[in-house]
Amino acid sequence: MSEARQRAAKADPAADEAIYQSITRAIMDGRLRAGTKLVEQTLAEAFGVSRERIRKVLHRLGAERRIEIVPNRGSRVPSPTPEEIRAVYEAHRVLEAGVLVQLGQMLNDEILARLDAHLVEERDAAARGDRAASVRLSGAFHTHLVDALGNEELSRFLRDLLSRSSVMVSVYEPATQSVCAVDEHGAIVEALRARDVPRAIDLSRHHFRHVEQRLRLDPVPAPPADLRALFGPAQG
Amino acid sequence: MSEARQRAAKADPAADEAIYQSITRAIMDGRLRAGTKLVEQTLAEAFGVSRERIRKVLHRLGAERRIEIVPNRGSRVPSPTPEEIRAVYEAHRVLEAGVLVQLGQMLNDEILARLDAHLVEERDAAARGDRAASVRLSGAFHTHLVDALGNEELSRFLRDLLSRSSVMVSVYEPATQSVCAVDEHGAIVEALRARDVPRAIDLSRHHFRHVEQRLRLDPVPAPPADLRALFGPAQG
DNA sequence: ATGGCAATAAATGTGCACATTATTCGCCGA
DNA sequence: TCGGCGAATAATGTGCACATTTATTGCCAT
Repeated sequence: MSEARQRAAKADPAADEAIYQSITRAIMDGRLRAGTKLVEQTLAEAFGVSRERIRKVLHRLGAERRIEIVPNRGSRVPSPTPEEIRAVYEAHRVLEAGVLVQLGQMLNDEILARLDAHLVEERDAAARGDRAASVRLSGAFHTHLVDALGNEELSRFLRDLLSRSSVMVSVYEPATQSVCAVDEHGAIVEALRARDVPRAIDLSRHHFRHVEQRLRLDPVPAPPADLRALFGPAQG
Repeated sequence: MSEARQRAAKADPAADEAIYQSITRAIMDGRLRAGTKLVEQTLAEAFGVSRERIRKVLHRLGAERRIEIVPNRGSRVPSPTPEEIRAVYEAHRVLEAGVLVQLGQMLNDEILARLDAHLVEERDAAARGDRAASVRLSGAFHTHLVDALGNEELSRFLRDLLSRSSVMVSVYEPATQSVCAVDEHGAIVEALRARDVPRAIDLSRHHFRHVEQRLRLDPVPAPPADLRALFGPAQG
């Protein structure tokens, strides 16, 4: 029962999750631009399910702050202000500083090996000129840092932050998604390997500053999206 | 419109929020013990609203991880494992390390003054022997640290963590809620004042270790709760 | 023209009835 | 007596119809 949703006649236990994932990905990929209104009836028709099901998913997305819901006025993809963007990046920076402190305490060869392996991948993608892979791996570096702690709470928080910042990137940096310089990543790992936590933190700070500086200050207008075309039976 | 919900006949725009707050507080205050089943019909009768309204609130609470929802099997107050508890405390510790790093950068007299004022309050409550105030102020210290950064994302994350740990305290430390030693709080502020961030972080680490060590390792069984008595018309 | 205003359309919110799934209880046989 | 099995009960899940609110359109008077 992989994708046989053709009509989705009655009850599919995992349908909610599929719709949730579908909308989430559309937002994170930038296919759903900031400000896009998410009309329940339209989404229901696009996914071929009842409106109640869509409502439930939208409210979940709202509780997770992935979309904005105004009572009686519907749901939309958030249009973050520059100040909110700054706050998300700052939060990531502050979190990573704490993560580096903790990593300095519990660092071992296995963790270092995994980080090294990631850097190899990242450099390889850059060498190949594979921009898509570079973007993905560049973000994954920070995920790896947090995941190395093995703390579900922290990993989840970072994922939330990243999902928010992805929307922001689509608003303020439409053409080229930001790619962290792999050298900066490597330098952070080297500082960790030397157990020089203050230096690692300092590198991380400058690293984030670079990323932030790359953002434009004026938002780019988003063209209206066709929900049916995005989520219709042909697509996913 | 304070508490005139006597019957709550038709539609109250803020009813959802009131119910949400009511359940949230009951969990955080420990009146709803870990493992308690939250039956929709029962809650609906207790609050005097329809079951749909309760469902919506429960799903919101579930999305925020304040309760556990298993499909087709209902909702309950989480019963965290020792491992999950450890993760929450560790997350708080890691976050606070990052916060201290950032505070070391943006510290000013106003922030220091606010922290000093809080320490005065805290010492005062301890001197009075006001245990309730001590518990509250002791937790508030850490909230103040994060709030000093003025970052909504970080403040929200800490609030989430604290709301989770409150449940844990009720499971693993029933009688005496943990009170941070005010001396330890004061020492952290002093380290900050001296711009000695590594020392502040170290103090924070040991501080959390003390708190964690105070937790019992074996959970305390929770008596079943009467939802109608807790949320009935007489109460809130 | 234009600004306000009313009628219409569209979208969201809600209660209810019924379906589906879990749990409990009682029965029967070994 | 105990273990399994099935009916009865209880709780959750879902679609639908209708209410309420908001947005849009068209009209009229100035």
